[in-house]
Amino acid sequence: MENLPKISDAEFEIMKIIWDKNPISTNEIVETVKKTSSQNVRTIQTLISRLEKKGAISHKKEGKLYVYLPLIDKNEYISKKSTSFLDKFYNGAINRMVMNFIENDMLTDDDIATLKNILDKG
Amino acid sequence: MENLPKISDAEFEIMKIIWDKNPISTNEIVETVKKTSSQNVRTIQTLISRLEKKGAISHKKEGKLYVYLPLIDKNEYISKKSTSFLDKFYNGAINRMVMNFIENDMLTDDDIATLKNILDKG
DNA sequence: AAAAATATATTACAAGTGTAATATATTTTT
DNA sequence: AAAAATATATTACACTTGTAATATATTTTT
Repeated sequence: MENLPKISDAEFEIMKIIWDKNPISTNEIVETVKKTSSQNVRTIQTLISRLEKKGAISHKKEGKLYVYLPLIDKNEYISKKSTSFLDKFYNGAINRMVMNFIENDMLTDDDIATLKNILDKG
Repeated sequence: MENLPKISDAEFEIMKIIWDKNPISTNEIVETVKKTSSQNVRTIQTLISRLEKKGAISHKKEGKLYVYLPLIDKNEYISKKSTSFLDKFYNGAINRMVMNFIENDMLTDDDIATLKNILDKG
């Protein structure tokens, strides 16, 4: 697999929307963003353009309007990000991260039960 | 807790060194960095200055030279970063992250065993 | 104390990011 | 077909980041 493009925080919010509903028009993206953010339409359009320029998405004409599609796989992207996050903060070990969460009381009993369950199946 | 300063990737590498050996002189930082990176001394000094300007570290004179000390807590910083990472990529749930790792075969049997062990204690 | 060496401070600069305004092209309405 | 509305493209701008170079201050050597 080719190297994934670097996606900034603001761009990533757009990516999530495109992954979620694909293909999706500019207007739909804008409306979805507006639900949770007050970014200007121009700003949103800029982010979309940058994503396209970076090769993270592409567009085609659907009727008279553009619709966008992701060019990179969500799962692959998130997995790669997770790995580099763990490398940076936990020497690559998710175990350490979980331990850190437990030590800092950041997990409820419920979380722990769920986790055990997941692990038993895995 | 006050808001923690934003620390860039390159700065974070310096932070780790300062957290590790504290107080630490400029030269010691530079030597440590040089072991794993080819950054120029000026670059390293710039990163140190920026960390200080951001309030992440401070210095005092030890003899004739500066030594640096962290002003923010490593554990607190990493925990906060972990939380926002999970928010961004896994809707805040470390469970999802672990599940994702299992589903993508990113964990060895050993990892899983260790994790179970951790959870049993926690 | 001058000169040399070393440490610290100031300035630089291009690429990326968040934020958008202005300009142009296309479609819809009158 | 003009005018108005809407969609898309181009330009802008300050702040951050990675990367240093230049300048100044301080310490050490001669």
